[in-house]
Amino acid sequence: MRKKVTLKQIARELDVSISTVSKSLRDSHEISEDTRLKVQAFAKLYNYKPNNIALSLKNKKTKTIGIIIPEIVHHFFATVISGIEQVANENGYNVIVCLSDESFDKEVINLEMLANGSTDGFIMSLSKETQQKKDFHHIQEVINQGMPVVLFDRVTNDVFCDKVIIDDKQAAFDAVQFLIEQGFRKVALITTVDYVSVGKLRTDGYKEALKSNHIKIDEDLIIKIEDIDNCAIKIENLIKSQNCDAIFAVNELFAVTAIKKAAQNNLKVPDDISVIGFTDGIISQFSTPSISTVSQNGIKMGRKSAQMLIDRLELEDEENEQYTTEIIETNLIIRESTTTK
Amino acid sequence: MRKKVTLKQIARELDVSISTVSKSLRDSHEISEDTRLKVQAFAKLYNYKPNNIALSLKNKKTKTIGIIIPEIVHHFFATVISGIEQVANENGYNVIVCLSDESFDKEVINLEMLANGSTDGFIMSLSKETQQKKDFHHIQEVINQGMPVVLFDRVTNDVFCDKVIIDDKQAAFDAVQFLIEQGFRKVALITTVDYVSVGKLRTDGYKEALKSNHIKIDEDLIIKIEDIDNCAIKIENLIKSQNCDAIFAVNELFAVTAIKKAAQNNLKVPDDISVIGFTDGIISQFSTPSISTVSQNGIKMGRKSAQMLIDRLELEDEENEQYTTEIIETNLIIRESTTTK
DNA sequence: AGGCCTTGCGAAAACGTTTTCGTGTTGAAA
DNA sequence: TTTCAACACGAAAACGTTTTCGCAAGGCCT
Repeated sequence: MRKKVTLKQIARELDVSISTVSKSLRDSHEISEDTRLKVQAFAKLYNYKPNNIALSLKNKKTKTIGIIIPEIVHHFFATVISGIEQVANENGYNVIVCLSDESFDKEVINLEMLANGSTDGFIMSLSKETQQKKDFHHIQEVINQGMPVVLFDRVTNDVFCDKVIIDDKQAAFDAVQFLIEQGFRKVALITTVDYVSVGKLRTDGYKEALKSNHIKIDEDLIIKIEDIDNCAIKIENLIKSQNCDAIFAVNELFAVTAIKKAAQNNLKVPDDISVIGFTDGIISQFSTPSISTVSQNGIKMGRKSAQMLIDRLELEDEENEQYTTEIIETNLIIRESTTTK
Repeated sequence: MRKKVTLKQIARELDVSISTVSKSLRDSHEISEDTRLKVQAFAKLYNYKPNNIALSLKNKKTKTIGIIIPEIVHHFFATVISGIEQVANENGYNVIVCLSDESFDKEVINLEMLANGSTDGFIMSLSKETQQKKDFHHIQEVINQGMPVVLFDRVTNDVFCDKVIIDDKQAAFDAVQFLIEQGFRKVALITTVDYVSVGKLRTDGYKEALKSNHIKIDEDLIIKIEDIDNCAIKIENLIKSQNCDAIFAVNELFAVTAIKKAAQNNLKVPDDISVIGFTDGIISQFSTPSISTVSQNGIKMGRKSAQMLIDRLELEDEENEQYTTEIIETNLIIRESTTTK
């Protein structure tokens, strides 16, 4: 077992000082070519690599980004991580991932854990519980300590920092508008409870679209899912009511469940009922019929978030208090689950 | 902006030494109750938390696990990470995630990057390119440096370390055996090229099952996909040949594509053709028809990997050179894509 | 020969901890 | 009064770097 070699060991072996070794390896002109080459050769031989921890301590920079998200077994979040990782890598940063499991407490613990020197900044998406409690002191705290934070997707107005979002309301509006333009008048909505910020916004977009087309909002056509496990029942009831000719679902799961329940109740999608979902993930792409959906580009969202964070990290001192909110464009992908005129 | 407070600052404020502060906070009996309480109160007031980097440097432990996997936008890998994260968290470890993008070079770079003090050990799954090149010196290198490594799923016999796998061959055998028991004689196989270890093993299991049932292996019924992007064409050709009555696919994507192509060619699944996939992910669960599949429990795999790594880390010195390979059981989940007698 | 500049290197501080080992003071025992 | 233990605390080393500064030796110029 060949343990990693340190400057000190090299110095001792070559009978020079630690400073000389360090300088030699960094090609300092202070050191004679003789010594320099000798040290470099020795270092190469023993495969010397500087210890990151020591560097971090010295430089007060870890070159590490903390990511705190509700879950990772989720196509959208996985793509965002992927995007973050790309940009991080391009800029010599590593990413350390923590999952809040939608729990406020875990979010706090993770944040405090990583805030004690482990990372230079954070990219986060709020847990459901945090959004419900509307308690963001932990985030404000790390910001006050001078650590940049970028919030994405599930954000809040109550904390001042950079943000990356999609225009959920507009995207929902566009989707519903599309359905209406295809001639549907009884468009149902399958959404989440209101405290989930994106769910609320998409609900707003849905309502707006109806309004702007002078269609009365029928609360019976709006079902709000609290617990994902029993969504099937509620959705089936909607389908059975035979009260709608189109459905807008605020996520993939709701959309595919609607399609499934429709099939089980002898309604064909899209012939009998059109469906548009949200998030262009695996399900939408591979379901039969494939699902028309609002595509949020997770990769792009992740890349943008990482870029914003790194920009702020490298800016360093300027103390630019000008926080920006970046909006990633969405687009409506029309597939087989919708009929068109 | 209230920067994080250090021992030194507290010491200066209270006009005591750094040692006294440190000892007070760790409840040392060396310190009088007076001083101890005073220091603790002050520390609490200023929300003192020890700096992780400094601790890591001192203790030569980072309490961080490095995960290097081919990609993250992949249900199976995401679940494994989730499992790792659970156990890591329970034991006070963080996880730092790097993606190799199936590239040998990125795998090497990431590994070397993290090996310089950033992590205490690694959990990895090999990139395709690494498996193809059969070059594992980078992994052996970090092991030689004394860092434990756990390989999962895509492993190799060429490096000695702990491993966590499923019995791919047996699982494939079982799946094909099941199809044969349902009366199918022309069972096709959609697999990967041989250098992907799990693909090869599953192919072996398929062949073995045929053999043990005295069914001749028809190479025309075995298609090997190299590039995922053009898998559709090859699969469609298989379907069109009308030469098979059942298909065993070594992953979800192949399975769902087969079903899709079957539908496009007016073959009903499962009435005209039965399909079994591999990996119980989103696709299998939500596709219509839902797909019978071999379920690999990613969470369990991740948990086991993390547990093995942490056990070795905490064991510390014993230098237990007894490496073990843990096998996670799979099970066949029968859904709508297969007919049963 | 004296002064000065360049060259080449080492000592030491700094980053923030923990811990070992002194050391001075106090009180009690002899 | 002397001796010794207990008590309370501080100094310093250590982890592995980088970097500033100081210093000695040698060469050059006057």
